[in-house]
Amino acid sequence: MSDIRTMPGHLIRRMHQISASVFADRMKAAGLDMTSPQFAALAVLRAHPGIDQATLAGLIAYDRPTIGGVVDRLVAKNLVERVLNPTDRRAKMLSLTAEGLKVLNHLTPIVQDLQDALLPGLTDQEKQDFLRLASIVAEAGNTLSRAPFRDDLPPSGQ
Amino acid sequence: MSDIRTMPGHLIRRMHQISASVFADRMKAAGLDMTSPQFAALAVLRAHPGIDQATLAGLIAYDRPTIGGVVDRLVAKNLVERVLNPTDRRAKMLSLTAEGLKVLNHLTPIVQDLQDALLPGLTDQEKQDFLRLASIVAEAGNTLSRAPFRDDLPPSGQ
DNA sequence: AATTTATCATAAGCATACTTACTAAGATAA
DNA sequence: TTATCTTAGTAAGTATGCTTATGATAAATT
Repeated sequence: MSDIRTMPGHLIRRMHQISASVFADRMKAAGLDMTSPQFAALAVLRAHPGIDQATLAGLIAYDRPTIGGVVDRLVAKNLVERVLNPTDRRAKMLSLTAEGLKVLNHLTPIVQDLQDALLPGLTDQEKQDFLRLASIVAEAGNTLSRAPFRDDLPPSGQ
Repeated sequence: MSDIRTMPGHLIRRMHQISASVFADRMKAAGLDMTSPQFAALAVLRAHPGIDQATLAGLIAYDRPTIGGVVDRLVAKNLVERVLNPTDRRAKMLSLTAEGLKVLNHLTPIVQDLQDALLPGLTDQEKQDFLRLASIVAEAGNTLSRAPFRDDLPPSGQ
């Protein structure tokens, strides 16, 4: 009854370990130095260039200190540019560099491909079912998490 | 199509964030200083007293450096005892202290209770379905993860 | 018996994730 | 306009998780 292995928290952690591992393997196989949080940040910045860090954090459900570190590393790899917003001097506007866009374009089909490997053992129908249930949990639990998803984009955000 | 929010990896990470957050909230509400990895370690040590760190790591699917840190913190809180194995002087035998057992006994019903809150928004039937699918993924993906589950207990392990 | 191989724990370093707290700056209200 | 409140980013500290490497020891092989 108190078997850890049947508990939702443990199973979720295991799935998280597995998907992170599969992602890392595929990136390594492709010769790329990229984590899934970094990929998520790049993808969101392509769709919403110019947003600040807090908005980016909300769009991928990270807290601000964490996204700060992710952006630091992307800037260090010259994939993202971070410039002060002249209108609001607290904020820093983020955008992809030319190289960031190139890397993201190269990355996108690879990440697309590996999605299927993140849910091993399931049939296509079961994968669909899983994604439906997971979406419900993610939405219903959104405000329970420390870093809820938020999409309050500025007026310019598409 | 490249929307992060529909991707399995992102949804799994969100569920992990949510379950960790719910766990932390419940622990805080109970006035306890306890994380879910620490609870998992305590629970396994109750069932398998005397195992070494590598075996504990296998039973809850952590790598050895990570479990080392978790055990460090449990030892610092005087919940776990770590003594050199005289038969194999590389290994350190782990067991609960009296206080560790007391804390675990206090903890167990609380953790039992919060399980239901880890999958918000799902009906009971959907929770069952989710757990079935998650178990398949965890098992099928076991060897894909960096720290697979392993239950090769020593001969004395129950 | 001597050598090789494997295993246990740990060290060092990196990348998420979190907490709390702080500064700077914008927004609001008195 | 001044005081208050809020927000953006970051610093500092903690806890998971991982990689690679190392010393100590045990097991397996020659």
